[in-house]
Amino acid sequence: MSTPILVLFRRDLRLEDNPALAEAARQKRPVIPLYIWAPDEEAPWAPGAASRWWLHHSLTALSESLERAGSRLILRSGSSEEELRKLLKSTKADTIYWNRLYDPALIRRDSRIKSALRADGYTVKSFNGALLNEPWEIQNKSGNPFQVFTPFWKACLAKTDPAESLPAPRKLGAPAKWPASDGLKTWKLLPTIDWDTGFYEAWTPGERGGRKALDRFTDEAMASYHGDRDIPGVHGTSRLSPHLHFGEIGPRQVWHAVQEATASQRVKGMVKGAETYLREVGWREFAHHLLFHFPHTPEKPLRGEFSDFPWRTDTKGLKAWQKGLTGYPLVDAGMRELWHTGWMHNRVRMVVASFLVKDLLIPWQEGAKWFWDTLVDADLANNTLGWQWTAGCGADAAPFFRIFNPVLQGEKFDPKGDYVRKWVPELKDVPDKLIHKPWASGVNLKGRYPAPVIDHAMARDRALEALSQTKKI
DNA sequence: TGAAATGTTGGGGCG
DNA sequence: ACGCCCCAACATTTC
Repeated sequence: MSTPILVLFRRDLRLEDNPALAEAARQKRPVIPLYIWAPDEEAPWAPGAASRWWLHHSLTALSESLERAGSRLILRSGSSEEELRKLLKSTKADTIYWNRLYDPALIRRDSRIKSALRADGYTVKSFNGALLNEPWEIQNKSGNPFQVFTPFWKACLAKTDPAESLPAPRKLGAPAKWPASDGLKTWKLLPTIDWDTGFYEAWTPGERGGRKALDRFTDEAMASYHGDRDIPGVHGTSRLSPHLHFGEIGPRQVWHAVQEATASQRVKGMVKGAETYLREVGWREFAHHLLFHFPHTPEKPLRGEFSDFPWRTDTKGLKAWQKGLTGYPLVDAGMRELWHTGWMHNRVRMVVASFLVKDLLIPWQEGAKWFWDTLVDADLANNTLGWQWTAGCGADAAPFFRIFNPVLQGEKFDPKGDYVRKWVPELKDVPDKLIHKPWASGVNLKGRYPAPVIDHAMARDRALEALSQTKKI
């Protein structure tokens, strides 16, 4: 009997369009699907609490799909290299496949393992399962990475369309004897106190859940995506981000599903919606490429002049922001949606981020850390790009002087207060017209909802003053 | 993928 | 009828 192939799953928790798995299946050799829990190797960006919740359920789903294909998912924890070596030995495997990751610490780890095992005579091959284009494949005319989104995306679109999705292997060869596996529960990925009830209502982790979300989006939301995506009270976005982060669905599958929907559903708005949505997938690509080329950006601003920006230390302000008790309804609604569901609407992410960075003058890294722990879609590339974009210190970033007014943003994108009332029920008696400035409504909220922690007009002037000082230095 | 300040225009009230 | 002022509506500039 031929020797088995180890297929190492990481953030590619799917059977369909999984290049590493497809290549293993093609060879008609026994396949040993494997997941190694090694959070220390991702430090300081090991999965946060919300991500661990998702991972637990996604691994459960993956294990079940593998069983339907006559296989299993072997779970191990500890050092990746040690566990791989143990398994190579005990299973007599000589080959390992995986799909590439792009976080700086993981690139270092994976290259080290790859060269060490190859030096010992093993076959180690990695594949692209996570991106439409590899970061080194897209560059500007002078051979450098793009730092502005629009030309980056144009260069991507000029390339040939992404390859067709690979079908899920229907049957996987099993080894004569399965190696030992950890019990998933022993990893204690789920919270011990039950703050996660809202998560179960909001999400179905796993490949099937991802496919369902994609189908719902192309069939029900894409035609009106261009306008609806900015309205947090409407289910107008795809909500695919956690599925994409864990690789329960890949960008090639999304690309083709969007193209097929556009071709088959001749509805008004479909083409515009498709174009706008794929642009967002493009931002995800852009974020990954930037992280690859500028690996210091999770910690440090891309633009050096921001390294001495006069940030404040404001423990009380940070706490109020985290708890959704700033007194600005849209900000608080967003932060509570995040806490209850592990997700926040993108329009609101921009508003809460602007509030933390510009109104409170708290370093964007503090916001990035909180999002990292609380988001089910926490992704180092996207999180880094998003926060540096808001702070104005990143690639193609919003200028620092572009300061969101939380009241105006609310009036513009949540005019009736549907979203705010859902997450801030204390405000139910405030009339629509004043829902975003309840302090002016005359409704007595004493002891129920806080007054604004800071006056926005004053905060805006202060932020602009801080910026002018930075420029002088 | 802003907001506020400042500038311009034009309609209408009114002496 | 005419000039003047007010101010909304819109455009441009600035942060």
